[in-house]
Amino acid sequence: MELNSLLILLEAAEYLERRDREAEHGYASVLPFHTDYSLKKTKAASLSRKSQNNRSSHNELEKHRRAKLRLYLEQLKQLVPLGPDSNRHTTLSLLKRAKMHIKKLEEQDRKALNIKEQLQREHRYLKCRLEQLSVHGMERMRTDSMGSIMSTDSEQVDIESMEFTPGEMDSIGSASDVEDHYSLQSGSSDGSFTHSLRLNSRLS
DNA sequence: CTAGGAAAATCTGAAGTC
DNA sequence: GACTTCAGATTTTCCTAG
Repeated sequence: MELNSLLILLEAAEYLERRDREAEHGYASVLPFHTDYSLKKTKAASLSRKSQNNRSSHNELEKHRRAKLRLYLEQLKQLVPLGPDSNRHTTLSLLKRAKMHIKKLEEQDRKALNIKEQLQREHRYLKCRLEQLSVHGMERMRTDSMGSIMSTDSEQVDIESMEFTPGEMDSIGSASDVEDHYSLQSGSSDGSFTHSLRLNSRLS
């Protein structure tokens, strides 16, 4: 940049600064330049004013951006458990805690999904077992001595109080439930078990 | 009370995006 | 070219040890 235009810019900047200062104190604005100054100087002053405007509007936008960031951080603060001393946190510590919290939630989600799948398998198995027991009961009714009167109540199966032995377990289950069957058995170390017991132990 | 450090806020130019 | 985002430098604010 030419030395001359540099000086002009400098003078223009000084003028703007002086004007701002005077405006602050309520003074009337003074003329910036001597009247015999060329048009070049006026142009430089307006250019400088323009860049000053650009800069201050840019500053304002930046302030707005930072305010938005602060707002988001506040919203994040509401979502992340910060403990009793929630006021004594820095931006960095808040972000670190948020990261930890997300990991914890992901882990919880994964565990819940595992339990859900296990329960679905168990549900399929028990449903199948119920069907087989019903069929078995019907066959017994047919082969039983003629003339004996069967009450309709005898066909109802009390699943809640029922206990299954490994022998029984082996003899049941459709092909598609073989895997389920083994996964259910694997939870038991003694000879028999009840499904409610297994449920309790899983949830504890 | 104050020096000093940490964190936040601000300013600014550069670079990226549309 | 206008607008946005980023990052470095500087300033302000707040806290604490001495």
